[in-house]
Amino acid sequence: MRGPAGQPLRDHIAEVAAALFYSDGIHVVGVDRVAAEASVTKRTLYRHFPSKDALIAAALQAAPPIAFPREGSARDRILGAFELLERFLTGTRYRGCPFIIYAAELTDSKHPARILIETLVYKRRAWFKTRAAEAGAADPEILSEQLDVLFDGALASGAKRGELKPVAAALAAARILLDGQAPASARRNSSKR
Amino acid sequence: MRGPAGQPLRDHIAEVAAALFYSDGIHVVGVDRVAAEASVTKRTLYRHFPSKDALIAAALQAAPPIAFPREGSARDRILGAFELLERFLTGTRYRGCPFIIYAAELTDSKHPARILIETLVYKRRAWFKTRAAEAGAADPEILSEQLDVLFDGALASGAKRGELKPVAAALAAARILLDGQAPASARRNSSKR
DNA sequence: GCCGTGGTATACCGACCTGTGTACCAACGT
DNA sequence: ACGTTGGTACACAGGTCGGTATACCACGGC
Repeated sequence: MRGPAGQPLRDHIAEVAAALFYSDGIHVVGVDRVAAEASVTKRTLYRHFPSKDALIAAALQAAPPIAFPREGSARDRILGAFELLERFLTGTRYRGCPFIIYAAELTDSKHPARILIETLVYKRRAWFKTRAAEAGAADPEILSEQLDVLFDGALASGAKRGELKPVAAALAAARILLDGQAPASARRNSSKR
Repeated sequence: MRGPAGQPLRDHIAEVAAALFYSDGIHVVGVDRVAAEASVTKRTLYRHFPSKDALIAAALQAAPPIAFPREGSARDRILGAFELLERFLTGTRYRGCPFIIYAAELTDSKHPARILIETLVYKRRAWFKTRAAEAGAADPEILSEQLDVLFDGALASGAKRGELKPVAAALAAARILLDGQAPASARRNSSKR
């Protein structure tokens, strides 16, 4: 009842499913393959998850989340999010934002995984908004919306191109937008420019 | 041998397939359904397309392309692209950029439709780069990359949220980035701000 | 000791998938 | 007048899908 890493079997299956769904697509990967790759019988898989849809939702939550900076000034944290994104993308064979990929394949808006995506995406935008306010932005609502779009763009571009140039461009653009709304006087460490 | 609108039957089938693939997903829509929706037998569908993969590639080309402004100053054309995008999204039940959706479902990088996507995406970036140079940008390469990321982000956000706010945010951000690189002296019609 | 829990192995079900085979038919060019 | 082209109608092959049934087994707590 334990996986290879000692974690509960349920989590092990979900992680294997997440890796397969992400790399090969949700519809292409069958439950048989997930079970085989997890060294588990299909019967036991269905003992932990009532259906494939439930497995999909669990896999979405088991995906390695993109880290967000927890320390430093608000400005540093915002820009640091883009830098961490870049580092995250170099580590994985990137195919694009998991949220976007899952959303693209799950057409039914009532699918449990879809609802999950919406809450997660909302959280990210709220994070940007709070940081924008802390950085002293003139209009945190607008700025956070812009940063979020940039972030989405950087994630989406990776789905179609293998390069990291879009991420670097997003970081540069984020810095410009941030500087435009949060003047240097409101910042503590105005090191460059 | 003609479709309802008088166009060749092959194009009619491709358009129907494009609509179905886009709204419901490539893998969940079978050729039977495409044939039925196009009021055509499966047999004749396979007379025009050697396989479903070929149909997918044809459907991708048959999708209604996002219009790009053909007239006006370079600056107006760039910003106009975002405005046209907004208008385009209001007209359709938007589910996200077709390129992203198709790319998400087609895992095999050698799929004919995937190769098609890469060339089309490259064209869009080149368009931005040419316009950026015309607008007198200090570094058209970087600016076009930033604009392209913004565009991608605006398209991707629609895949997860139903609103148009991200598009408006992208437009505003594009204006800021553009003004930062192309000073007012290089522009002819500096109407506002 | 013994039984329930949670695993294995394997076979199976019905539905649906892409793709083909066969037979017939209507229009059109020559 | 006739044959080719391109359509219809329908059946079916071969495979895979999600999900279930059956039978067996290892272990741990009471």
